[in-house]
Amino acid sequence: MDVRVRYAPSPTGLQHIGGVRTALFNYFFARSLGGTFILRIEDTDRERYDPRALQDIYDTFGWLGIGWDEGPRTGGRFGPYFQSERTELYRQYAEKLVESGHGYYCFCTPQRLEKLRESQAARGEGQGYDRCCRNIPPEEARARKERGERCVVRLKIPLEGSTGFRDYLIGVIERANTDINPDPVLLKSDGFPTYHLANVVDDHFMEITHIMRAQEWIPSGPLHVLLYRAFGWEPPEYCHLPMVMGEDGQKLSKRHGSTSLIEFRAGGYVPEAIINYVSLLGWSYDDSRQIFSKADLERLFSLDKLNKAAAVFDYRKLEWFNGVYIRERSDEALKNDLLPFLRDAGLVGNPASSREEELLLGAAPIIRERLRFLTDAADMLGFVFREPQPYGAEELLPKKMGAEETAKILSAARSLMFPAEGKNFFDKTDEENEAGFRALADRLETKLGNVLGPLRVAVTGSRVSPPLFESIRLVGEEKTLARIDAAIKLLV
RNA sequence: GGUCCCUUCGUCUAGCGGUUAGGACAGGAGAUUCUCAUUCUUCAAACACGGGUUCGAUUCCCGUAGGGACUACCA
Repeated sequence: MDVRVRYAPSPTGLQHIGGVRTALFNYFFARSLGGTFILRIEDTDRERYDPRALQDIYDTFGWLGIGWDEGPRTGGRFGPYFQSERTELYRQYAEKLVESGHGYYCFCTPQRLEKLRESQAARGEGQGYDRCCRNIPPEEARARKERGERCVVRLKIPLEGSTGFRDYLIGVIERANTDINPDPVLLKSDGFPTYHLANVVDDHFMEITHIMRAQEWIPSGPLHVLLYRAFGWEPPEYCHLPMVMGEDGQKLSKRHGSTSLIEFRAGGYVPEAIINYVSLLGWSYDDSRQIFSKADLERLFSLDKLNKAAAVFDYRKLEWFNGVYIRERSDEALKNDLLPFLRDAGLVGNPASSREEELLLGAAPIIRERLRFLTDAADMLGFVFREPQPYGAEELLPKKMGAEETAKILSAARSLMFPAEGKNFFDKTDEENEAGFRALADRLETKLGNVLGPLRVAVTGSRVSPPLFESIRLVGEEKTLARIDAAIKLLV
């Protein structure tokens, strides 16, 4: 049987880690088995619908490089893939349930329901609908509905017995029917279906074979099974994925930090790191492997390596993955990744000039292993694209060294780098330059660091910088000279 | 409150009756190095608790405790 799985987000908010993890697992599961991955938009909540959230779904998965075989834009045999375009289907099937006696019209107003909840809470009773309309004779209910009375369709949950289903990970999960939400609404009074109805109907007609979703959905499992049965359909296989938590053990949310993918993107994370890290939340391959490309996961993912327990999202490990994948970038790729961030920082124009691109390409190898985030580059490369940040004279001084002595060192370094005749710094190799500086340090009876330190501050404006010689080449002869002179001037 | 789910280093995890309980991130120490970083070496760090079952339990069963999810005309 052909495996068919889906990711079914509702466009009410930004795509976040939890949702993306679910999407990824479904996607990898399908890919590993040669199955079909479907994207379905569950836009049945008209109150909370947000078109930006829909765009965000496209942006997020576009950025991650995760495509769907069927769904919006790509189409497919089972469309439409927007639930808002399938309302007639849901209405029909809700109606069928009423006809078959599995469902009924409920005329209770939101106000009555609200009052009911209040009194239940006051008495400390369990909450839930009191099934008031369940006993209205069907003919009477139909007549009221036809007279135009506003109503919803509810599912008749059996009053006794229990309903269970088998979860791939957890095993058999069973609930007494009396513990299931008493007669949940299937069709809202606005004619739109609720999640339960739309989900079951679509999964059936889209021929979904496996449902992989977060464990927070476990409680509604029996309800869905009851629905399948009421329709006379066979439920798919279930696999409830472990939850993703914040540091405090609560469901991961905004207050734990960035959770939406758009934030990670803006924060300088690369998609490979997100994919790799998130895939290891509740899944593992063996006892040691950490690094997985998307292609690896498409091949290696399997359900039997899933973990049952919830996983805490660790930003620091993600950070490490981010560094790993940044270091894997070619100069050219890194340059392209960095460009938008440098543009936002105002270091390069929009669009960047070819000179700016050339500089960035040259800078790529010297900052690559220093970046934890793409956003770090702006701070590291400021001195290449503009004058260094102003610094105080004391920044130039090596430990236990005065201004006069430091000025002498800088002057000596200047002479070494730009001799009156012969090859200058830019004509020599790094090895030759280093040898020269070492000899100079010896001559001045000091450490190499005490020569390069002040020079570093002079050229880059900071005691911490990319490798000095390469940095100097990026800055160029004219500016290097000027910056050294400015530093000496600051000292005397 | 009720129902359901979960429980190996701080975190992610390996383990599927007999292991010095392994790896990764983070942390400590050291080496390399022109700063920072990278890299390498190394150290510390866990089977929630109590009962069973068994020759033997981290592993199987049952409790306890702790944590979580759900309990809408939201998904």
